[in-house]
Amino acid sequence: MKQLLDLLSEEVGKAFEAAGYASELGRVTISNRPDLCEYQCNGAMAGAKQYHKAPMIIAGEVAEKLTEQSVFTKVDAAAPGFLNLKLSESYVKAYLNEMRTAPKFGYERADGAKKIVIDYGGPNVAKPLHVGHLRSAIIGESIKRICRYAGHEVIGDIHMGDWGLQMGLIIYELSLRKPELPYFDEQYAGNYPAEAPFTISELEEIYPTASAKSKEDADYKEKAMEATHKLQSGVRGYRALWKHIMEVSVADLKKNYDDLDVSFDLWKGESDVHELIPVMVEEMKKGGYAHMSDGALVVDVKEESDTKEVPPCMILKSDGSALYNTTDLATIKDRMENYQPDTIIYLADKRQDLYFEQVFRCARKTGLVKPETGLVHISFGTVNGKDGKPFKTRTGGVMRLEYLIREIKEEMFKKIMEGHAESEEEARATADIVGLSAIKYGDLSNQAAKDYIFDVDRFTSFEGDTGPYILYTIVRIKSILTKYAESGKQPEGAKIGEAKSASEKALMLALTGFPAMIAGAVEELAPHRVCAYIYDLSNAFNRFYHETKILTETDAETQASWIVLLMLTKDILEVCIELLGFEAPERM
RNA sequence: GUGUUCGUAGCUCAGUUGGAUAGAGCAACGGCCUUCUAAGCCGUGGGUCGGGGGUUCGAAUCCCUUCGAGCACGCCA
Repeated sequence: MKQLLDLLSEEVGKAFEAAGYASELGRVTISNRPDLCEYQCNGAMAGAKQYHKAPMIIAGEVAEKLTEQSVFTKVDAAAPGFLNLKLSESYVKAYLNEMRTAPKFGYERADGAKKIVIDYGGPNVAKPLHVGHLRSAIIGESIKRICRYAGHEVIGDIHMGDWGLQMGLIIYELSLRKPELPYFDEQYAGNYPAEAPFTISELEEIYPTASAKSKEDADYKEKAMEATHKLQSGVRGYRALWKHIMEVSVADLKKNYDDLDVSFDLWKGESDVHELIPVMVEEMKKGGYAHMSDGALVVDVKEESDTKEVPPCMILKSDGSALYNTTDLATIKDRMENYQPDTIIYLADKRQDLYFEQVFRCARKTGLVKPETGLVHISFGTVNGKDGKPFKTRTGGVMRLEYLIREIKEEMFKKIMEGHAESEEEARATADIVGLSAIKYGDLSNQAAKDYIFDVDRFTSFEGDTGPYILYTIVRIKSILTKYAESGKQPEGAKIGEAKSASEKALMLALTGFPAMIAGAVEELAPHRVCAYIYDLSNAFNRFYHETKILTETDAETQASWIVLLMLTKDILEVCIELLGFEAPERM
């Protein structure tokens, strides 16, 4: 089904044509002066130069043609050449009734279905998740859902950092602490214990300790690098230890991501492409792309049009070992061979802009991907505290994601208990749902590329433009629908009627914007468009709600049409929050 | 130094790709609950869109310049 703005543009375009002008000038947009009109067209001004005519004259001529049909109830030409339009109630009503029964409320994908791999720029194992990991998880999850809604096939890969120096650091530190373990005995030929020799808490303490030591002690760092090398070259005990680290970490990661309602189709990591690296390196050498520079193997990725210095993409360090670039490139090779994606989307913060530019260029230059394969970096800003600096705990440490989420849910629980009397158990469940919406909406309503301030007080206050406000709106609708059903009535066969008030029409017009909004969100991979839309829609609903008493309405037909309107509003809101990655409770 | 992102109300953010009087939320102040959830609704105050120039019928948006902030710039990830 066509988008409303396209239909209106066609109408106005015909009028332009009838008046002797190009129909492209008839593009209609939502009015930025709601006091004057609902929709506007600025084409008369755009065409003034081309036709050497005053814009007001053109607007007047077009307005005259437009009044001859029934789509608009009001067409005004306003100085210096705006066309101000009001849509007829019957047209809006008909459009909404069609939307109501159309698949996806009338949204249709512009081009073909694609296969998309989303790389969540995964967390390093053995390190607790912190606020920094929130964004890639939340934004990635939403983009995944948005793309799936559009009908694309999406494969989400957490893509853990599980093969670099951090593994060597942990192993070496362990060898100092527990040298008696069989993993460090090279003569040991028996089976290794099934149980990991550490807990997740220990692991999370070991890594930062080892990392700090390696920065101060060159000898320590060398030993850690040696351990990394041993692991990568397949030393049996080290591999066994690595497996333990992975098991313990992955279990913990799963728990954390489950709490956020974020899931992955693939739990791959850097280690998975280890075997592919020699092959890839050989191909790059053979193809003449890679050459030695300062002892390292690099691929030049400079381009003529560059205004900046773009350093070469390093494939192997001077000691011959792989690095981040290497595994990322090998992962692209792996994905192209095993999944044949049309597009790979990476979530990583904006500090890595240049890095991805290099990797993408290198992948294209060396033919790892097809020319038409899309490589997209969703570059997001950092999460800051109230002081505008990177988010820290009150004592200045790194805030663990787990604690942060718990804090917000706890705060939410208190608020719910203060409010409506419910059982503690239900309040707990509601707090989890509402708290999650506060966190996710708080993040997604900002433009991804910008930094944002994670303000726990603001997020838990749930007034205004927040997740809880959206949920509250849905809960209000659900409550009415439930009571209506309990009264034994049914809206079967009922249709949305013509708007009887300004607030009802405003709500209806807001609903008509759904297909265009989804198209924009898919095109730009922008969850914040969904947020902006449901905030407007919720406002429109709450105004309508405030002045319309639905359950006490005596005219059954009017009442039924409102119920259907509410059902559509609720359905659309629920689809939207689903796309953002949260859900609404029954009560709150 | 080079590049890059950004600068909008006291605070946090929008701004439909160049349109009319720049919008929300929070905070402040004032109204609205015997009536579908007041986590709501209505209203008031608050702005040289960092500064300066330019492009044009028209600029928060495009160009130049300047000030300020963040970030990145080959062997970390």
